[in-house]
Amino acid sequence: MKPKYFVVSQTLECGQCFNFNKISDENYVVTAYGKLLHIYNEGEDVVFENTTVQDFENIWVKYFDLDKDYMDIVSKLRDKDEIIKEAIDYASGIRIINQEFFQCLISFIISQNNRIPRIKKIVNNLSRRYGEYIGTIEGEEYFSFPLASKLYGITAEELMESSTGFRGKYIVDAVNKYVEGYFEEDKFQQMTAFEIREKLMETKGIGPKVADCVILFSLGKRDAFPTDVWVKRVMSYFYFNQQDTGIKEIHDFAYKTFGERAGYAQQYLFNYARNFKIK
DNA sequence: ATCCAGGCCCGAT
DNA sequence: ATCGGGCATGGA
Repeated sequence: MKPKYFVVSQTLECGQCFNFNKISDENYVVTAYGKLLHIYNEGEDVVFENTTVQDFENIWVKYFDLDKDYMDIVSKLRDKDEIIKEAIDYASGIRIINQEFFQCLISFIISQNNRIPRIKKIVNNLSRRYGEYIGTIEGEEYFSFPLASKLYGITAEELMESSTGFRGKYIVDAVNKYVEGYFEEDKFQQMTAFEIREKLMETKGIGPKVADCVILFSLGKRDAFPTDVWVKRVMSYFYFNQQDTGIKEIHDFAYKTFGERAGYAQQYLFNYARNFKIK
């Protein structure tokens, strides 16, 4: 396929997901929904290999947000101001990935006070230990992210053998709540981002930022605006005259300025800030 | 070696 | 309600 506004590397490497492996430039292996995908560029085409037409239509179109009109999203955001315009133009091939709720929940619990390569490492450790083998591509074995039922009953001490660190106990709480039906996923679509946030934050180890990531990256609510250190920096720097600004003020500004597209804006800004190491 | 990472918990004000 | 120390781990 030949989609606009889709660069594989930008979409995968912008810090929103951790279950992929880079083979070479614009050549990646992705695992999601228990499936394996080899995805790479060939000229202007994006090739989906190692998959079926059914999986492409049922899984990957939704996963890579290919049913959304990014031409429209990008043009409306670019018109807001020069800052978001520059952030978008820096990496306009980013798309928001629609991840599985459980995997996203655990991944972003792991993300706290951590670095992206290590988050990937820990997600991979858990998959190798508790997930299923789903195939080999170019000599590398791949494993699906573990089912919640597979993690149920695993102690924090054992999870720490996969380098989760102090987050082991948080994962235990999240797994227990998930398996026991506490989250009621089927009700999320009728709830606002704010309501879901309150619900998610009742789990130990899930605060506002982790909750917003789960809401944006797995529940399709594009008005969520996860504000980590980088987003705080880039917003303070460009929109608040380089003055260190509180999360609440940044949130209010973001919702007012970017509205229903705040989540997309956040991802362009995060990527921009991180790549330019804005202090 | 010391610092810090897509934060959050918890106890002290 | 807000603030600061502590937290597992490992790479710079």
